[in-house]
Order: sequence, then C-alpha cells, then structure tokens
Amino acid sequence: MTVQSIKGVKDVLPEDMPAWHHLEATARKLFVDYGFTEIRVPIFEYTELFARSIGASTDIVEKEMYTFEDRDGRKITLRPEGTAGVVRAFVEHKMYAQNALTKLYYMGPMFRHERPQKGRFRQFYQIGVEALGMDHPHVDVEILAIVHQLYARLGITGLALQVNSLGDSACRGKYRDALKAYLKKKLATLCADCQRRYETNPMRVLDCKVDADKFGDSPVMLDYLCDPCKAHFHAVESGLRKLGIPYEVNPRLVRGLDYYTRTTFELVMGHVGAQNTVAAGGRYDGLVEEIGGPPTSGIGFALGVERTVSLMDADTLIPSRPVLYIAALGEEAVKLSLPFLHELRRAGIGVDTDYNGASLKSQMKKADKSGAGHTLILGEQEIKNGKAVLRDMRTKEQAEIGLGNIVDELKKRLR
RNA sequence: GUGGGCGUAGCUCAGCUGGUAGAGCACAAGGUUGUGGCCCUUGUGGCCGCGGGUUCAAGCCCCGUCGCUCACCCCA
Repeated sequence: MTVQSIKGVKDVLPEDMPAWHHLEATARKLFVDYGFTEIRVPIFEYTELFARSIGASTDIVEKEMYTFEDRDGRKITLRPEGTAGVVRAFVEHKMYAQNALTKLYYMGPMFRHERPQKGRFRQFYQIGVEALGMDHPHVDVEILAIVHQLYARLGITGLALQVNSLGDSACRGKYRDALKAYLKKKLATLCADCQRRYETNPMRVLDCKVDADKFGDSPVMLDYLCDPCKAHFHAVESGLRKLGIPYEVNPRLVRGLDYYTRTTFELVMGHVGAQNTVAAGGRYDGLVEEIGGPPTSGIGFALGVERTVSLMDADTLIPSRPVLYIAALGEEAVKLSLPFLHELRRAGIGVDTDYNGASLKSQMKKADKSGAGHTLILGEQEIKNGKAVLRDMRTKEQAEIGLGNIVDELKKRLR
C-alpha cells in the first residue's frame, strides 16, 4: 500500500491555483480598499485559547479539535478557526493601545476533525477579517459591505445575505428562558436530536431541518432585544439599506461558537450540497476581555475558500505561464539549449522545456500545454546551419534566428 | 459518532446468468500534413483496493477490512 494523504485533507493541485490566486488577490485588494492590513498568526495555539474563546461546550471544542501534547507536555491545538488567534495576538501585542479601531485580515488553513463531505474537509482554508475596538453599528455595516463587495467582485451571484441579532449578556438570557419554556411544551413531538439540543443548545433547535415547520410561533430573539441591542440592530439595517446592500433578516440564524453577540450573519448559496454557508461572521463584544485584554468590542467574518472557489468560473481565469517554450529536437539540441535557458531566465524572461529531445510533434503538444506564446525550435538541421526557428504560437508566424546572438535577439523579440 | 453509494490502465468508464481484462482520452514511435494540432497505424501501461471464503473456475457470489464519496450531525 502506498502512503496516502490524511483523511479529509486535500492537495490543492496546480490546475486549481488560478482560482485560488484570483480569490486571494481579489480579497487582498478589497481589504486594503477598506483599510485592513494582514496579520499572520500561528496555526497552533495552546488548547486553552480555543476552549475559552469558542466555548467549552461547543461541538468544535468537545469533539472536533486536533489536540495533542507537545514534547514539553503542553496541550496544543491546531486552530479550528481564525478569530481566537487573531484576538490573542491583538491582546498580546497591546494593539488596543495604538488605535481606536484595529482592522486585520488573515488567510490560511484551519483544522477540524469532522467526517468529510462535499464542501467540508479536515484541513480547510479560510479568509477572514476582524475589526476590533469599536461597537459603532457602521462597523457592522462595513463588514457586511466587504462581504457583499467581495462576492460582487468575484462575479458570484445567487447568494443570500442573512442577518440576525443574538443580543448581548443583558438580554440573551431572558430569551433563552422564554425559548426553553416554549420548547418544553413541544418537547415530546421533537426529533431525537432536538430533544438533546434542548438541553445543550436550545437556540439551535430553531434551525433544525426536520422540525423546521413547527416553530412558526416560537419566541424570536429580535423581540427580546434590550434597548441598546435593538437600536444597534436597527442602525445596522438602515445602514445596509442606505448602501443598497440586499439582505434578509433570518430570526432563526444562530451561531455554533459561543463568543458571538448582537449582529450575526451568513452568506448562503442554494444547491451546492449540504454545506451551503459560504461565509459567516458576527459581533463578539466580550471576546477580547475573555482572553485577558481590556473590554473591547469586535466583529469579523470568515469565508470558506474551497466553498467560494467552487462557485467561481475557473474557465475565465488565465494561469501565468512562461513566454517561451524551447522544443529541442535530439540530444545535441538539448545540450545547446542549456545556456539559452539560463540566460533568458536570468534576464527575467520565462522559459520552459522538458529536456527529452522528443519529436517535434510531441514537443509542440507540450508547448501548447505550457501556454507559452512562442516556441523556439532547435532542430538538428537548423543547428547545422547555425540557426533556430522562433514560432509565434498564435499567429503561427515563424522567423529564423542566428544562433550567434540568439539570447539578445530573443530578449528583443519577446519583450 | 450514524447511515447510503462506489473502489477495474495516469484520467473517465464498460465488462452479459461466474469461463482467465476492454474502450475513449492521455503518453510514446511512425505515416500523412509546407514543422505539431485533424486523420491513420503501432506501442507502453492492470496483484480488477486488500485479506479470506464458496467453486473445476471469481473483476463478477459471500464475509471481513481499508479507502473514496454523499447525507445526518456540525459548520466556513
């Protein structure tokens, strides 16, 4: 048996890279347009960080983290999401002391031990942003605008932006009690999962797919918001309307991580499999303090790279390729090509070849595949005459070039 | 953690009620073509996922196992 990759862990192959690069480049440009700067944080942290931020009783922490002891006996976890590490860095480097509002973005792999399926992997990539330091509703609007803009720039349509408010410590408890009282009456009629969730995470019962139609008259968080939370939510909504960002309020939208407060949102796509949330995020006003920093509000989102890439039209993306392919026919020509390759590359001209000296027929196929705009044909016959042939792959025009000053000549012609 | 589907050439797959393995694409050589792309000929390439069982005989049937995949769950 040959060694394989770990279950649920994918290679991102060369043919996928144009889409990945395009997504990353589009995101970077957009984040800069909105005043964010990149931060790179470790892909592993002390386990305690995630237990404290994500919530000890969440599924992620209870059964999905890659946790192990390092050689010093410390408990280490491969990051299951990006926010905790960024917030830890924010606190550790006392960024709160530098600006009233700190805006960071990140991209990289995350790890969760889940059963793999369409759009869900054990190592997966996220791109995310965090805005720390202000609880002004315009910050929420800005975050939602980024999400909207990013997918617009990527040319992806058919997405729905769903928004909700989860309230804060002042009002969420009250709602939770009201919801449990409501659910208790129906408990016997609910599916087994929901009966379990009633205890562990009652708010999750509301987005159960089996029982979805039973909760039309359930209490809704939005009705229980305290005055400040209500005002905040209304301000976010009016901001979205003012900017013309389409959204819908989904009162049943909840989050799987404990740190979320107030504004919560998801960008969902229909009919791409069960894992149809493409991006999601929300406000987390208590998180910085939880991690040991001063009381600081925050809001952010993360998008799933694989899920987003699957929605992109990869055919429209052109990979970057060398400008010249050298078709060296025969061993003599292969030998001769070595210094040409070196000199051209040294001059910053991309050149490729495959050194096997095979027939012109097969070499031209490779030249096509390489995507190079020109091919330099080094045939036995031409070499004898001190020449090579430069072929423009698009116009099929050919020109003979003397071997004496071939590098300079190519540099000139390939500019 | 729980279910369903599927494992045959590098890729996509065919393979009849069990009879000793096939196609297309790709790759390589040649022919044709004004020096490739179309077309034609030829060639390389398979412990039919792995292990056991039934049988004169297993890619096919049975059991186990590993892997992939989709869904539940959960989430980006």
